[in-house]
Amino acid sequence: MRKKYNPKLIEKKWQKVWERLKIHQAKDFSKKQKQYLLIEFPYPSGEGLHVGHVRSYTALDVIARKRRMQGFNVLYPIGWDAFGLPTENYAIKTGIHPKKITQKNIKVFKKQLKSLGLSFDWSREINTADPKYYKWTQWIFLKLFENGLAYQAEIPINWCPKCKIGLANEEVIDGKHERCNTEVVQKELRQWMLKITAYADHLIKDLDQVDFLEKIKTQQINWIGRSEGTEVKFKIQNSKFEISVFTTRIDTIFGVTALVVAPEHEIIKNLKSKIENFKEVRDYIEKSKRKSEFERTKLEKEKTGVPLKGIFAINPLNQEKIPVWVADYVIATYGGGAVMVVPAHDKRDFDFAKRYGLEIREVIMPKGRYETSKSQILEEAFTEDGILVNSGEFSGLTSERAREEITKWLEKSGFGKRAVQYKLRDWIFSRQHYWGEPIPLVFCENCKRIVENFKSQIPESKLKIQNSKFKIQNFYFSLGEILNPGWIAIPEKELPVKLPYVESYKPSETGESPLIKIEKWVKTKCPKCKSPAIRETDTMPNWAGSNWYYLAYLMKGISDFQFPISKYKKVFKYWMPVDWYNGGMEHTNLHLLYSRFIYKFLYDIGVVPTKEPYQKRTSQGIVLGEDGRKMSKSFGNVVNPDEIVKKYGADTLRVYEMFMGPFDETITWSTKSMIGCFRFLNRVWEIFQNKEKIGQSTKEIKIKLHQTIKKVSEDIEATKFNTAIAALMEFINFYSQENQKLSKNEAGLFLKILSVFAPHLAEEIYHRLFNLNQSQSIFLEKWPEYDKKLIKEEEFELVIQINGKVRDKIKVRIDISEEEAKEIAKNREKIKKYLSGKEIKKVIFVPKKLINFVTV
RNA sequence: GCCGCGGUGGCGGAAUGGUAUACGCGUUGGACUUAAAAUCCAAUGGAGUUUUUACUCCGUGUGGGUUCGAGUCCCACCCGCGGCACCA
Repeated sequence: MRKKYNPKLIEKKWQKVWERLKIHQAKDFSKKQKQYLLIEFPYPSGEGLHVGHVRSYTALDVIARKRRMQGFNVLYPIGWDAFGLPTENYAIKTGIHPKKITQKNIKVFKKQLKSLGLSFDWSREINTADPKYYKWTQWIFLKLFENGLAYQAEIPINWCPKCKIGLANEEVIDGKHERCNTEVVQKELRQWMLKITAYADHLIKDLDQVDFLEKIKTQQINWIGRSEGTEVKFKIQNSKFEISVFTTRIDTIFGVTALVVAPEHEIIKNLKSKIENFKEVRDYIEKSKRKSEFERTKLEKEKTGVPLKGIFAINPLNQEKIPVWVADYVIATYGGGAVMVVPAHDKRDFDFAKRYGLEIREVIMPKGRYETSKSQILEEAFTEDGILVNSGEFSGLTSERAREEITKWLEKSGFGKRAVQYKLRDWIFSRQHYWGEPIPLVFCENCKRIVENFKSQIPESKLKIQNSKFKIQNFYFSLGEILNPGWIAIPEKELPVKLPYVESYKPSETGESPLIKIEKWVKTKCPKCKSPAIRETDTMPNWAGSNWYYLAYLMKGISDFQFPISKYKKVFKYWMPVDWYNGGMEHTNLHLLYSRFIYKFLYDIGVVPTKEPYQKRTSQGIVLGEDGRKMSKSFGNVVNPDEIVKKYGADTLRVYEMFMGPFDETITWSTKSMIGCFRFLNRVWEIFQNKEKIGQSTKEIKIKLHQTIKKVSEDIEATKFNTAIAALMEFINFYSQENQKLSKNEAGLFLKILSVFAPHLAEEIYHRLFNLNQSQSIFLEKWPEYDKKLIKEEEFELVIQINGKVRDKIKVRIDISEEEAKEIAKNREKIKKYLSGKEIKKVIFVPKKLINFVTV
């Protein structure tokens, strides 16, 4: 009696068998070739698993299953990125402890993931909010601190007034906090910063060594935003001060008709007494401070500014006296917070000059016009390269030459130098929140005094050497402790600094972390000098734990996160780098860059064996709701994977997610289309239940089978999962035809290539076909190789064209010569008709493809 | 504004410069059924010629170009998506 395909009856069963057989567990130091596959571990939100997760995880599950069958020692791990704001917000709302919420959410996620038959190695499950785990997150911070890469700054930061939290640039989208959509304002706060900018060049350069999607590389490069140019010093008339300006167009320096500084620029304070209109200037600065970053950038067209009356800068090239302005379109944190205004050759400067009546002086001419040497009044800025005019001794040079020459001149005369600027800023690493890793530092007044008394004796140069130690009064201070006087690291053996229990998770109104309210925890002893000290109450951002989690999976396999780090060097060496990392495009500028930075640092201090953590990076496209909008509770268009699994089975969901469209493109969910995949699996089930379909196979179907093996194998490697599935469907369509049979072994080959997409179904049929017992599995079999000889075809359909238009087709031998093809083609009735009375001017013959007669 | 990607049937999408629309969905017709669902079979880009067998023309965002031949290459433009955005 045949039974209908019922995924419910088979999926749970095989999941248990696989777990018992431990076929998904990786073996450290196995002699097999290693293959480390990684997906972005989920944040266990209350929303549960999203079909977007499924797309990413299934894709690498396909790879993982295929690699195991190809004989690799595969590591495909999973864990939880458990710290995060939504959990904390939910805790505030409900009064339930974030830890409990997280545990509950993890349980749901785990059940959902397991129901999909994903071949994760659950024995290495990790959780970033586990003290054993975040002990190491803290350790990495301490290493950065020790090496002078963590520092404190009182800086204007993006501040979300609703969440009462400082934000990284990366968390601000369109001037709004990405999580809660509240308009962000500027606020000065003491923050821990990480010097990611020290790695800017490496982060660009080492992209050469890795295999990332091209668009990911470009996006990272643009984000880092390196530009080469010249730094020029403009002396202030009758003053010891000078303004340093960065420009990529030093060739235009003879066209400078003003300098503009950012409102935060120190020159304003320094020259306060000399600025004749100081009140006006102060008012302008106050006003621009009140504007949010959003307003400042939104009102792009309306550039405002105020002159610093009585202040003049001297152009070092021609000694010209030029006015100085303050304007909030100049960014304080880039290029020294000052720009030279060249209205004739920069669009923004042109607008600014028009508005305030500054002189527009042409110093670069387009080549064509230079030759006719006609000067003309500029209607708009000419921003391209050209030939220099009105530029003293540099007139007549090309822009490119002039940049070289003028920079040389400046270097010689001490007025400037070659310089590189980055858009990338240092990473704000403090959060004023509860649900994160405590920053493992204390503040000690006594140590502060000791360090400050001593600091002046240390030569500048020594403060730049990473990992330096300084002995003062029998205490050793690390570079970080010298650079940040009073801040003392918690020793490694005292880690982790555990998150204490709190009653209220609400941030204080001042913006400080809720931890500040726990006096018992805050007040402590300095681990160095044993004087009273205060703990840092800021916690780390949610990216901290995800910076290194791919190493945590490896540590988990060795020992349960015990110190010291030397325990793990061997296992890092075996597994790293990650061979293939798949995740969302939205993490390209944040997580991907941050984790590369941290990994590079770990490489520099000798912890990890390679410069880059990820050898290959791909991205899946977003899955939109059925209505074409982003899936969201508020639109009511969320597809719940549980319901799909319940109704159609995990295999259908998996196959559909791979089939729905090109893997890296955004795609709209369609339940109707998904049913097509369900039908396909049903057809597979039915056909393999039919004993009459097993038998002597024809050459035709053998060829088709091996072509399918080839196509599926190749398409998987190219992440063209959609066409791989199409090929599987085509094969089944062919096999469904009357008189088509397969031998048992051939049927097995098909099941193997299907098994990576629909593991449960394939396993079930495979077992029935070969009468296997439960210690055997299709996944312990070898991935099929296609038969090269077999798929060499003997015949092909010759296309006959007249002037490039298809007029006839005929089957011929594969090795037919041009002459033979010509004869055959010419004698076809249809072709005769077209050729009669016409002269053949040319014949084009493409072997295995076509013949084309040209008559015109 | 800058950078990147894309525009193909009613829909999702296939196509190393060589048969455009594979595969799937939908639709229509048929088989099975008391009926429906499910399943199976067939047709399915548009317009036209023809009693039929058949045949012709037009078709990959728009306009040009290169080529025996262009969805694919080149130029210009339009539209959509993603990222960055006063970065000097």
